Amino acid sequence: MLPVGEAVAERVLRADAQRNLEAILDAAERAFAEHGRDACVADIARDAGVGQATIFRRFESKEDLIAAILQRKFSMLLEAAEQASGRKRAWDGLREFMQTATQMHMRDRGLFEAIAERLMADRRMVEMKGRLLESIGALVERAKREGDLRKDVAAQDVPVLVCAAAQAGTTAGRADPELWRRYLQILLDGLRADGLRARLKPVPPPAAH
Amino acid sequence: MLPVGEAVAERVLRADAQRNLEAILDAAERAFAEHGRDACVADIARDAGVGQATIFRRFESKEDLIAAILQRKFSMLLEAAEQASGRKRAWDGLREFMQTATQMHMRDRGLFEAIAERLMADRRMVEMKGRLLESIGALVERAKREGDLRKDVAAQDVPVLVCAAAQAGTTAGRADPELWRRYLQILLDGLRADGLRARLKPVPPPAAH
Amino acid sequence: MLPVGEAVAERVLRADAQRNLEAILDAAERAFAEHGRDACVADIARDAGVGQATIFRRFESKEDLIAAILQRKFSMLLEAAEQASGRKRAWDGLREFMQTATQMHMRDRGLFEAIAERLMADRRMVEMKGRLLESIGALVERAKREGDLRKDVAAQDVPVLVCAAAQAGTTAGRADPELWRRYLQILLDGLRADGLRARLKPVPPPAAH
Amino acid sequence: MLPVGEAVAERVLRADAQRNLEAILDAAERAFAEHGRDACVADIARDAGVGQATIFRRFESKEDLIAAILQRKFSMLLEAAEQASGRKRAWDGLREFMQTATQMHMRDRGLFEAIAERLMADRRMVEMKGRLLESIGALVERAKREGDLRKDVAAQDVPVLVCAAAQAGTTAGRADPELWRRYLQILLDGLRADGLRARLKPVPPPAAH
DNA sequence: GATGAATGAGCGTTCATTCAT
DNA sequence: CATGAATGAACGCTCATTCAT
Repeated sequence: MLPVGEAVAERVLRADAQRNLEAILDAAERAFAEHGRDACVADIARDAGVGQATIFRRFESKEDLIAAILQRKFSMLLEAAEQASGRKRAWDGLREFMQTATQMHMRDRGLFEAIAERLMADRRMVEMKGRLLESIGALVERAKREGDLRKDVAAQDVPVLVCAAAQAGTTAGRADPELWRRYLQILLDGLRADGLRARLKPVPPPAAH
Repeated sequence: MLPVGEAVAERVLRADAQRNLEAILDAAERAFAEHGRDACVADIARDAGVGQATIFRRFESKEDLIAAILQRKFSMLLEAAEQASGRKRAWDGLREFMQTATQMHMRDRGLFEAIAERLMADRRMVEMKGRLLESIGALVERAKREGDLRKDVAAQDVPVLVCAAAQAGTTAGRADPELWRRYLQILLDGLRADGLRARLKPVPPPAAH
Repeated sequence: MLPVGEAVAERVLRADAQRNLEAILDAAERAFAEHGRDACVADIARDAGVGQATIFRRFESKEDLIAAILQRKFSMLLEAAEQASGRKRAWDGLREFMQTATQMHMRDRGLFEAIAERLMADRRMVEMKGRLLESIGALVERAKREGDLRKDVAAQDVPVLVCAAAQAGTTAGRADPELWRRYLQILLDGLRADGLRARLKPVPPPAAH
Repeated sequence: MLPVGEAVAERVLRADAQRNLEAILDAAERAFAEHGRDACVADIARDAGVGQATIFRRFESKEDLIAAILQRKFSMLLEAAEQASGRKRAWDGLREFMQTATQMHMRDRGLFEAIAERLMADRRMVEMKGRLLESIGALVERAKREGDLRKDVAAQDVPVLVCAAAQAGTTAGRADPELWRRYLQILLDGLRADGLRARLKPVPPPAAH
């Protein structure tokens, strides 16, 4: 009867809802980044400016909310990987990607931490991971062909090493928030085909650890 | 140290209590390793076969219990470091220590994770950390002199890198619980003075990630 | 004060909540009156017919709940004082106020008892106390001018004496719940400017104590 | 067989036990005076230098311990009353007794507070109370005969008024720990047969209350 | 007889989730 | 559709009392 009007009304409502949803995701991201999975829903709701129930209308459970955020993160990783693929020298792209990913990882420590494992079963996640590994895989193979990357490394190693670097960065981060660069460098040095390695000088070792 | 009679009397009295205390520590270690600091005291008590109150008789708070366990872990690390110092070639000792430490770290993931930071303020802990770093420091310096370790690495880097390797091992651990060796190897390769590096072959890359 | 529409909407929404809140306050008043600050929140919740968590939604802590109730009491005291100020003869007003206050005090024995001291630091409380003392002060001064009250008494003495009378009433209350009148009379007799005093007859001394 | 030896042994043991018992009572008195009935048994045991179980060997329950202490207090009251009876002028004795009793009461506030009522059923207590009232009664009658005390006052009023004065002293005690004298004076003024009254001057009214 | 050890029952408080409006 | 209100289940912790030595 009133398809247009209804459609419009729906769109209007959805515009609101969409804004709420994004506010929720943003607030949740901040909260989880800061407090890990212990962040409480009430705080997120308050920060997002919505009622608690609104969150549970969009996400069946807190766990679902976490999953949604991880998805967002993952898609950013994908973007980063694809952008890095454009680099002339694959090694540079790889390094660039690992740097970006490590930083992201560190910022959202609490999220990635103990959570990843539980959510690796999620379908969409698995698919995105597939695409990410493909993208990285291409980069890795090219870097090997170009003689920069040692031959016994595989695409799947890359995310793992990123996690490692982020962990190192977090562990040492008290002393200097940029120390992750130091440890990522060591990792990269361990990955080079030749013995060439960057000087670690620019960043001093942690004072007190 | 103590007069025998007294010691005996004390031991006799404590026979039960000591057993309980150890049961508590063991249970707590398991619980924290699995669930991190979110492990709940009631579960620990049940697992240890004692009442909750018994735990709070020995430890003023949950935090204190965590501290006690961390101390145990730390003292094991210290032992490992001192034993590693005995190796003829310092590099071998360093590798050995990092292997042992990484394994320990992985086993007690939940514990070390978000906890360490808060307890670095504990006096005893700080002192033990000092001794650990001393021990590692000697090893590091010797390894540099012997030409195996790159010069721009410091003792404080070692624990950080152990955390990184443990993280990598955990992240990849689903596929193969021994994968930490692969990532620690990459790190060690990044630390060698020369370009020499071990083959990563022996452990295959993670299948699914 | 508020726009009607808003006020109505607010009231409608709060209809249930407001009823609960009042049930909580009433139950809490009863509980604290009977058991002092040791009254337990679970009992209050049960008596009010709500869940424990509902109480903590309205009051940040048990202490806050106590404070809220004390405030209610205090505002009733203020009212009593202001009403008493209207009496033609100040001495009559003073006696009237002390009677009312003593009765209130006795009814909520547990509350006022060990609690008052801790909450005298509360801002609102301090302010209300100020207003109360002002009100009493005027009455006191007038009673002195009118020649009924001895000159060496001050406004601050009044609440103290009320507490004393309430204590006496409670101590002797077993025998006869109206005995507080007897002891308040003795106090008032001690306060009169002249030697005139009421007969204590009407209320017999406690039988067994 | 060995009556003497046994007796001796028993006496020896009892000497120890007696010392413990007194230590317990002393510690308990301190604890209850400070924290009221919420004082915890563990603290008392520690303060007394005995194990918790020792307390429960002597007293069936915490309540029993409280009863025992109240008895001690009561017997001190009795002494005070008897000593006061020796005064030439009964009124002076009465005032003296009420002063002493008020001070005692205030010192052990927490004890007397909500407890007295529950223990008035205790046989020994009842009997002691009887003797106390007898002693006071004699004093009261004599004071009436000597023309100092108003006629419509009875022995049973005295303990009640002492409680009142102690309450007043406690309520006002923040400002000045000696204020109880002020309020007891008002009470005594209310009790005098004639209109004669002391000046309240010596102790100023509470500043802030 | 005395003790340190143990505990069940209870406390105040929090939070993911559901319900009524 | 959105929300404030409500709550059950759980948590860390305490304490009077009992038990084993």
